[in-house]
Amino acid sequence: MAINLRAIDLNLLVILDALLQEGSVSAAARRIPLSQPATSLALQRLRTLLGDPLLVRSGARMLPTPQAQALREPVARILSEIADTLQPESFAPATSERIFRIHATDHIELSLLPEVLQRLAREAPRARLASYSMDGSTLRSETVRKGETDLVLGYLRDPPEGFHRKTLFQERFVCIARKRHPALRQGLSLEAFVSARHLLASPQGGNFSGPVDEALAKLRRHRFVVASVPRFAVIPGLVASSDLLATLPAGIATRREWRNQIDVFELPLAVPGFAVSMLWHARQHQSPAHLWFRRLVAESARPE
DNA sequence: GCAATTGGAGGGAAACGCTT
DNA sequence: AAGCGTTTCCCTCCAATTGC
Repeated sequence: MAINLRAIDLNLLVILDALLQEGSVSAAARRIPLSQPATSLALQRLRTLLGDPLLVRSGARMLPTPQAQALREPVARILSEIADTLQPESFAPATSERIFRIHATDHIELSLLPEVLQRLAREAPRARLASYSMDGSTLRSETVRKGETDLVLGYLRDPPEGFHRKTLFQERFVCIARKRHPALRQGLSLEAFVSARHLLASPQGGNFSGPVDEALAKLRRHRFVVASVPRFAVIPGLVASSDLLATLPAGIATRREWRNQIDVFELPLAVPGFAVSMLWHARQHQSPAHLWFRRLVAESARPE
């Protein structure tokens, strides 16, 4: 049975939020501010409304029920979204508790998130980031289509109707191999490349063919892809402990933490790079919080 | 010390009745 | 049936009190 929204007023939600955050009727009352009895009464109304005691007495303390714990995050989120919606002309990063939601490939997470998180900590220390995985079905997912996701980040060929896109940076491919790879003493020739066994990253999963194979086909050559994994991040480790080669975005391949375990080679054939871009729902286009976040992500993509 | 309950006050919304 | 003023009712509040 659907809950009757007419029975809820926003004040009740504000009190619910305070109760869930504080875990105490008196503390919640001080926070709102409201008298303690009024807060207690509101708690009673919430209890009948939600059919759950929410906070139960345990000696001197009040303990949250599982449902209360489950409600804490979403209620806080809804209220901050309402505040953002009703006060569209203002976004105060310094105090905002907004949660920014993104979908990103792990390639993007590795190359962009460190900088994004640093800037977030500096400019909006109370704001938070939720990163969700990204695959072939992400753009069709309900949260993205409704504009509940803030940004989709990755290699995005054709933005759907009703979305905006901005290119963040260009990425190119390089080849990686373990240190002192026996077949690569003379460097990486095309012959060495096609006779090696390869690993391939395919965010959709299950693909054994990618841009490298298309480029090879034009030269009437072919390589053997022995394994396909959905995440870029695991590839350097797999390559470091085998004779496999892998072709990766340079942003991942040249990361410092792999420098001692893998060598990076320019590809012995021309493989077109790709543009990493961000995508957002038209509904978010003018939102101050969203504008602010887009600027932060864009600046993170090309740090000065 | 803190939560819950009680009783009374104030304010706002809904309902009512009158007029046009 | 629309507009307006009045009345009624209900909700929420607080202070005081009780209960754990």
